[in-house]
Amino acid sequence: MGFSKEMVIKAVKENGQNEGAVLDALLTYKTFEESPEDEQVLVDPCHAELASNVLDVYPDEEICENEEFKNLSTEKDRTVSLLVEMGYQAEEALAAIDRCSLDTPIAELVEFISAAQFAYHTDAQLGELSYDNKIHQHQKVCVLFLSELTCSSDLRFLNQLYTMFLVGFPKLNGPVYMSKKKRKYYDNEMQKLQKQRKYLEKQPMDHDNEIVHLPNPMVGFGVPNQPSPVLFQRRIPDEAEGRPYFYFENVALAPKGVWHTMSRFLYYIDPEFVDSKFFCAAARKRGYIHNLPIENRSQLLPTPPSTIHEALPHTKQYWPSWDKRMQLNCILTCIGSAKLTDRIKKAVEKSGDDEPLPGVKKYVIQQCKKWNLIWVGKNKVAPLEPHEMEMLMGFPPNHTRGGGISRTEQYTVLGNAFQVDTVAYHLSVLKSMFPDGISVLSLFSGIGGAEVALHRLGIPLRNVVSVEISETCRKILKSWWDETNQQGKLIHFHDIRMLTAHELEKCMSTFGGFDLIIGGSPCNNLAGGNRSTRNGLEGSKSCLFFEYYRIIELVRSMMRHR
DNA sequence: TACACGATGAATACAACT
DNA sequence: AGTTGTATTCATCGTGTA
Repeated sequence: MGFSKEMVIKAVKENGQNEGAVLDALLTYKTFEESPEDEQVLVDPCHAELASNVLDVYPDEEICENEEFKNLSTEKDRTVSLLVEMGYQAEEALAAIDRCSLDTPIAELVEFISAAQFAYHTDAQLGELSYDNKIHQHQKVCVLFLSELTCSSDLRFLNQLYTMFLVGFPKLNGPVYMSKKKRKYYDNEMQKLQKQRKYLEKQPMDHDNEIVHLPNPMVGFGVPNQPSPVLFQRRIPDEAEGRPYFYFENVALAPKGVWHTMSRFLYYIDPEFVDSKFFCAAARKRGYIHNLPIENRSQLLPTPPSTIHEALPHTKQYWPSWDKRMQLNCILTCIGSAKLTDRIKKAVEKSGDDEPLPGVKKYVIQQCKKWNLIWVGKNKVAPLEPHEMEMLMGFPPNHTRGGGISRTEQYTVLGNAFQVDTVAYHLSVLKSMFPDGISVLSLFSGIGGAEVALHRLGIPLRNVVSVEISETCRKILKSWWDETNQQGKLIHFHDIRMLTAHELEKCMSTFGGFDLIIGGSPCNNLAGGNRSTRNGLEGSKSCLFFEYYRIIELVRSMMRHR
């Protein structure tokens, strides 16, 4: 069929014996190979790989010693001329430097320009739309590209592109970078990709390979006091092995295909699905993708109460015998209203001291389960209090209190948090590995579930770089940090989308790299409770998963070559 | 202005059944 | 193997009120 031997070998290596995937990969290579020579630097699948290799040897420093550049007046001029030398226009180079700052490594500037060019092009294709709408369309296009390509170097390049869309390239407001020749080339590329997409959409999908099955019971690789599950071989590819360890979390009951995609991005590691009802008195079905060892885990002590009665003893005296609940449902971000509890009270009181009619009982139980209501008085139900949620989730008392936080916001941040005991069980294996403490990169930190878990395990927190967009959450974590008298350093970043490789490099050079990357990406567009925008990884919040992926890939590749 | 409330179902898994 | 019924779910939005 005209493919070169090297290509076929590469494709088989990356896709195994799956003929369809191999063919797809070959077609993709072919697409790129046919690019005109002088444009290759822009969309060549090897380009991203090249860039990351270059990054490893710090080319800008190396080249700085070259005589040719010493005569140039400023560092900026030097960088610009270097980029021009590489085939970029001076305007592009200047815009990139202005946007990224001058001391950004050359490889990152190159990636920025490449992504900006492609982004600009797709932007032109979308025509007249509102800014927000455009950004969202770009994200969609990117997700589609990303989910079609399986070659890892393609993924790296497109990931950079994706970042560009997220960051909002049109704000550049720069000149039109593309020459007519380039524009034509991009049009051509776009058409090919769209054709490929349509072709793939028509193909009958091999759904069996795409479905990630949830274990029943949901005990992951094992939980305390439960029979061990039958374990299939747990395979962690070499490139995902070892330090820095990573730990990713999200809702287990995401739309179909989402976990398969997330697993594909995170080195094809099988997710570990665990229900926190095996750790505390409330359910919480979550999936975790991590490369931690799973032997010799240990529980957090003291073990928390496992039933409603033990966890909330004051409810015992009011709990009717016909409410058979032993554990609570998942703690969400919204609570039942006062009027609802009122209606329930009236309905139950109608029957006096007798048991309510079956119809009433059914209604009450249904509402109690739906809204996680507990019995706090005679015939009286109420939603959980924030401090009760904190306790159930494994946080210290009043963790989310103070700092001018509203009650509603307390519920929101608690509903988004880790169940500390569950996460700590998985992280417990780190204790013997890092007896002197660990350096943590905490993404989407929220109220600091990861930090609390590590602290309660007795693992000293040497350095914590926390990325969290909500100011209230950052305040909560900071005040916990101060209250628990932490000796290490806590550094906050605001927006993960703005976190550059350069900033990470700076952190890592002072900390000696990271030991653990931990976090759960936003689930807003994955969660079952979302009626309006449950649109999967394309959603405006949940698409930040790809940022999580970007950071992991970045940190790990930087640390591999330190 | 900030906060609390109430209306807004569908997607998914699974047990039980034909 | 297909069908039916049951249970659960890290939510968003506009609106009224203090």
